[in-house]
Amino acid sequence: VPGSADLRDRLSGPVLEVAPRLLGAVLRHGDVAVRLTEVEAYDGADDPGSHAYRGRTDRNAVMFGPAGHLYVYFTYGMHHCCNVVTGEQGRASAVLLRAGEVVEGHETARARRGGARERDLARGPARLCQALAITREDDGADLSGASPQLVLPAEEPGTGAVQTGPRVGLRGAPERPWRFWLAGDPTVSAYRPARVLEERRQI
DNA sequence: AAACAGATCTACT
DNA sequence: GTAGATCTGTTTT
Repeated sequence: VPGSADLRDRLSGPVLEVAPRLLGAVLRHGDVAVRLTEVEAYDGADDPGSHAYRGRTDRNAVMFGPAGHLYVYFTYGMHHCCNVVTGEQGRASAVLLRAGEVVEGHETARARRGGARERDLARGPARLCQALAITREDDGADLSGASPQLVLPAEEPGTGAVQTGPRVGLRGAPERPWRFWLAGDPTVSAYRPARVLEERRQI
């Protein structure tokens, strides 16, 4: 059984190395466990797309702490999204968990998700949090504990199994291809291309 | 006081 | 598969 130092060490490298390492990892919270199939890397203060870009605030404080903890934020007035803090302390890099496959606790997850189809239970960052019942109360949680718990795969996915592309929904730096997903996995979220910043015709 | 952020759902083609 | 409506905690002015 890996200790907290082991998990922290494996998450302490550059975020672009760590992010694909999370594909295939299992995140468990209570009765529900999800195998991660899609993630996005955010590189701290150097990254205009990161919540840490404009420095530390009450909301993002956890990002500036040690690797291996959960950073949970609230958005759209009703959704939560969760990230795994990576890199060295103070770096504020993190990996957003965008999608996964429920591998334990299907009944509980389906009830929380309003009876959604199997592949949609954790397909999308807010759906993943809803299936796992992760909220701001879990912000800062140590993932080496029993719950929430993150178990990294024994072997990293082969390079052929991982695809990359632009991150979703960013206004700042959409051209960094820092989204990683398992090729062909049905639980990977639908890609939404960036809206063309062209003036729309007035009615 | 006001602006911002952004994922999901529904309804429809 | 696509288009449009939706909301409140957080941050900035």
